[in-house]
Amino acid sequence: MANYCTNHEWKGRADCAHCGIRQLMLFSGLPESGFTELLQPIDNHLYSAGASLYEEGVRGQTVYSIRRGLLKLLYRTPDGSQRIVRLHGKGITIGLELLDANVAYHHTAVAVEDVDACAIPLATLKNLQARFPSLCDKVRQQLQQQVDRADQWIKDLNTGVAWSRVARLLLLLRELGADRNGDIELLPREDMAAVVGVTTETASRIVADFKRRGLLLKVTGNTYRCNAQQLDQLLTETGVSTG
Amino acid sequence: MANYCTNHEWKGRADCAHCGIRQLMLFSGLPESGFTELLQPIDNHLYSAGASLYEEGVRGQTVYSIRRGLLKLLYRTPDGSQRIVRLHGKGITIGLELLDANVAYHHTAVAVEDVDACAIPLATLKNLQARFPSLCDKVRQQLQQQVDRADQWIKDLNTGVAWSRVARLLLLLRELGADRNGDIELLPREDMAAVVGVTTETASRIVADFKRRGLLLKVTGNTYRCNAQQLDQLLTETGVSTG
DNA sequence: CGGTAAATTGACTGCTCTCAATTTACGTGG
DNA sequence: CCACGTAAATTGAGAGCAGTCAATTTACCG
Repeated sequence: MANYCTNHEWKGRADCAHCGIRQLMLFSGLPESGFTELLQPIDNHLYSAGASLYEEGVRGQTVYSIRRGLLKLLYRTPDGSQRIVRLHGKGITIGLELLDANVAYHHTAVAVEDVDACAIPLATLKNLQARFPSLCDKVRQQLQQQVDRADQWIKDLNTGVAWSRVARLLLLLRELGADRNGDIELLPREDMAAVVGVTTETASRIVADFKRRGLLLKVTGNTYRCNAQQLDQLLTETGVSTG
Repeated sequence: MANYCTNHEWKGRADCAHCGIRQLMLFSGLPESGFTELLQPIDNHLYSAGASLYEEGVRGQTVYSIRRGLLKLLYRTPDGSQRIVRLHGKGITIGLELLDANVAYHHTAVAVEDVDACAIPLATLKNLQARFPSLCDKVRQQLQQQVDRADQWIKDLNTGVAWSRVARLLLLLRELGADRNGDIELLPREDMAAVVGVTTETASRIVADFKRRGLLLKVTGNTYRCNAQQLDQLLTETGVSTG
């Protein structure tokens, strides 16, 4: 099982007005003046891979806006393993379920690579939302996007035979986390398995097979170049059943 | 494959102010005056089982608030079958993805039993939302609920061996559609299969087995009494694997 | 260079799919 | 009300995919 420590580093007070990726973030579109009189400060945190941002069932008071890195939303299963229901990267705000009164986080959020996130106090969000109705629409868009991703997750990563699910996961990783060369960091096999709903061994066999077939080429360390075109072709050619 | 006709009946102008289940609906909490000067009327429709409310990819202008009945949200697969990603009943509003400018419906929505729904023109919703900021929160809650259901769907209905998925589906049907006796209408096996991601034959075998073991008792026609307690017990006793 | 965790692989079992046949349910016309 | 036709559900047999358990190899860290 993975290590669910909560190691993270405080990176300082966030400077939303000058955020480099502001156009992506929850607060895009708000006038800069909105940030001068915040009830509570927004802090910038760095979570190293394996660190958890929050735990399912905890009555938190913070939502997180992801600036960089990839994290997983998961449920713990009775047998101590995990079921991953979402992967999120830059631009996504998680923990919005807290906007419903008196609820706890619905998932556990764990960084799968180093994550840079802004911790927004719930009170601040509510305050800003009351002052700037346009923020309401931003929140709606965030949730809509998360519904969409959940549905795609079901359709693409939880349908069909195992190898096709893994193939689609690789393509998703390319969308979410590809560097400028289009190369991706492979997830630990245990995580891949928890994404697509198979055993770790099965995930490993499929990845190893993709490597042998040249669909995945090692670049350095855990970085691989994946032949997206060929993967796509495999997925469309083969009438992939529900297997 | 199921029959995707669009047979439905116009039930007349909706009377939101006196809606019997208003407290559940999208417009709960709005002052009655809000409904007197609607730009466009809200109509009440009756969709018979098998009728589709809307189709994936269509640029519609209507969201639907479900008053009664059960419907499925699905994707069509390349081979002509369906992958069901959600079941929704009373109190849910679907089609909210249209609130994002210039998008089409994300799924196909098909009634699995007779459905009574209010067709709300997008313009009306936007208009009311501008006038009553509290509606914004209602929309958020709707979307949050749909995220939650999608995540539960992944965890409960798309994880583990086939029989446990079907068992959980039966329990879900009890929550969504049980009559006052706690009895449920079984879905067609093809639909069950499209929910849990197995073949129709496998779904059928499992249901038949549940019947033989007395976990499902025929009441009348397609109405069955399901022994929820025993199903729960089976699910918790057995360390159900990812199989 | 050892030690530990992760990844891979092997052997075997068992579950689910496939393809096909049968049975059952149900609506229609007689 | 019954015979019939069609669709749905069930069942069977066999093949193949994925799970289980265990061993081995590889990667990584100090």
